[in-house]
Amino acid sequence: MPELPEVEVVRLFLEPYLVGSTVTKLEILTPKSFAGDPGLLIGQQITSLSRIGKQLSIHLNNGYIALVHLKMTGQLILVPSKQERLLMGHPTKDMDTQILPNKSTRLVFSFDNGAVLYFNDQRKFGWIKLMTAPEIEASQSNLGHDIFDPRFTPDYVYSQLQRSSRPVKLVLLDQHFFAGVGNIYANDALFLSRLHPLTKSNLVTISQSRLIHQHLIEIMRQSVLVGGSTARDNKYLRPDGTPGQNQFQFRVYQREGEPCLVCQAPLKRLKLGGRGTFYCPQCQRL
DNA sequence: TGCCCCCTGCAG
DNA sequence: CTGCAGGGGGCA
Repeated sequence: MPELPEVEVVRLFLEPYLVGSTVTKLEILTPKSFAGDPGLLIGQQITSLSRIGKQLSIHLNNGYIALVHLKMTGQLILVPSKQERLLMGHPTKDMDTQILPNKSTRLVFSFDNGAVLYFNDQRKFGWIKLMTAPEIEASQSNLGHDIFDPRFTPDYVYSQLQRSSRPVKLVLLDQHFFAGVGNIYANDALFLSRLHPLTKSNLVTISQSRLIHQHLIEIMRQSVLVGGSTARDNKYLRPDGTPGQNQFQFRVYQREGEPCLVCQAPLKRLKLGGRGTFYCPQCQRL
């Protein structure tokens, strides 16, 4: 999925529905999608939702936290009670056409307010793990700063990029350096910063670091505003089952052969770290 | 620092 | 049929 903006959209959407409600039931349809003792979940009230990078934390009253990682194809779809839908102005017509659970449904959470939360994941890479706060802290201690974290500054970008001589795109994607950047936003941020994806990370200058910083924040903020990116396969959906709208803003991602928005040159694609990498051969030079 | 793997399904 | 997919952990 889901990169930082998509997970943030999910968090913002779920927050008002889930905070204050109590988990009454958990159905585990695919065991590998869930880790921990479900007994620690049942009867617990949700106190808050937080996010670091692409990981969503659902905090429970008893101190435990359900840590969610959607990986490539994970979805959290919420079907609120009818009453709640009216209250929140939820688009009921879209919801009624959803057939849930479906083939990809791995976990089903029920709540005392009548809401049902579906964890769908076609490829079974994603998971939800029940953990304690110290366990989460330990597991997230090696993450870089989140792009929306105030500590994510131009200086931080520069100092992190200095630490590696690998291609800058690989470093942007490495969660140990920056938390939340995935393939879509790495490609587009490099394009906007006019940096070739293969540029050695430690050769990126201070002023180029500032551009990367600015553009990452900007395109991610903009994406959140329009509900995130639902690319070709429609694997990412908002929790109400509707697609996001950011895919119409892609600058280079998945646009191989199409004209550069700046210079009209046909965009190119190469493979880096096994991932598709899109760039303008004119605007982004080595 | 690369490569393989975890899975499923779709486009070419 | 092969290749590809928004992620990332483990291994040499």
